[in-house]
Amino acid sequence: MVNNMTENDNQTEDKIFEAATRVFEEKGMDGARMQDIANKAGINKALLHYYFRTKDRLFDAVFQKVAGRMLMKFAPVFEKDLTLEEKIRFFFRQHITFMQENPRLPAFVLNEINRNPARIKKLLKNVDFKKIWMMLIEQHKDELDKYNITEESIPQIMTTIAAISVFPFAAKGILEGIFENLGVNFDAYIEQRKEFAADFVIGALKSRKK
Amino acid sequence: MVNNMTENDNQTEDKIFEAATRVFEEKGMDGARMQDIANKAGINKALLHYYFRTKDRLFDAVFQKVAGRMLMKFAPVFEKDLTLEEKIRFFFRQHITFMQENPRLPAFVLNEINRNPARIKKLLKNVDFKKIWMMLIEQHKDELDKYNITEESIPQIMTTIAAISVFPFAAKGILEGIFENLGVNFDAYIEQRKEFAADFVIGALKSRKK
DNA sequence: GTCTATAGAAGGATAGAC
DNA sequence: GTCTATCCTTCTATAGAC
Repeated sequence: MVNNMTENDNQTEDKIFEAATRVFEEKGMDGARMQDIANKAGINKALLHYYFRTKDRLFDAVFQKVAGRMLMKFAPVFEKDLTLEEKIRFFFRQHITFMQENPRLPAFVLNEINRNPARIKKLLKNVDFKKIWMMLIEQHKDELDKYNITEESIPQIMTTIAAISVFPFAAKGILEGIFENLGVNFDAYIEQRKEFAADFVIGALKSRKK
Repeated sequence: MVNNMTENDNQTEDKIFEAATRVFEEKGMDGARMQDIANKAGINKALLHYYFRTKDRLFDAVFQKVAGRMLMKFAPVFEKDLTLEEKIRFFFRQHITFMQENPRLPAFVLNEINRNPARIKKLLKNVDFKKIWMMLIEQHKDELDKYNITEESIPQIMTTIAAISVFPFAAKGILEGIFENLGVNFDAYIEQRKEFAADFVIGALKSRKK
């Protein structure tokens, strides 16, 4: 690297990538049109192929990046030196705030994964879940005991936490339809959820106390 | 109706409909191909158009039916004369069992709704949520008071229940990837979830007790 | 009602000039 | 690197025979 170009210096590639992200998030892999992406990026179709060769490669680049960003949001939870309760509060606040800024992301990622599970495998290949798992158990040994949490129930609890956080965004389309009917405001509901979710989960755990 | 034909007598239409349901569930509206549907139904493309005119109409017919079936699964909960606790247990058992039999349905419905919210509006038009809402509050007045449940928190609780039930199926693709890594079996996890979910929610409610 | 054949449009990808 | 023009495949949809 003798030149002084940084990786972010390729403005056209960035514009394409950003446009592609928006179009793919909205329409999905199958519904997205290269023409749309080109228009949104302010260039022509040929240039898309010059930079990314095929639609599939362009999609893959976008998907790896956004799905990765989303998974990374879970990481701090496992690292920080907090009590279980603090971690739960921290997680909901962080994660829901992130999705407020990227409301289409959850539905997009969930859908494309079901459509093509191979893509997520590529992403998860480098994550050692077993290690994280062991670490968690070790870190919170006493609390797991206090709350009467068996190893078997850990996947249940963790997926429940993820569910409570992600579902409102994944189901945004229906919920907004129903909420309208009930006079409930979606944004206010989400804002309120950061705290409700933590209280709910912590309450459920406390009720297991031996 | 003087003839003795029943509505279900149109075998070809049924075959098409069933094939379409399977292909749309797997590939989504955009990814589905009329040729695939024709092949799976054992007929040719022209006949699809003879029966349903366009791909969009065929999709709409399928979507209205399967999404309707899914929503209907929620209905018994509101009708039955059970305590809140019993309703929660009943719901998780019924709903998760239904999804075990139709594992692709949640992801399919959620995705297509986000892609085209107008479709769900058409479906929800005839459901009076306000009325159901009032009925619920009236039926469980005492319990809401006992568990310290404000009106404001009802949407939070109801979406939380839906989330816990639906999410594992909507996120099946990722979860199976992670579970594999951890030596957890997805089907066993789901079976276990029917009871775990009910205990978890009831526990959370009890912890709110005044 | 069901088929074969084909029209007609759309979309991904490439050639070649600048 | 970027553009215009165009190829080629794929897909929805229809015409018309039986």
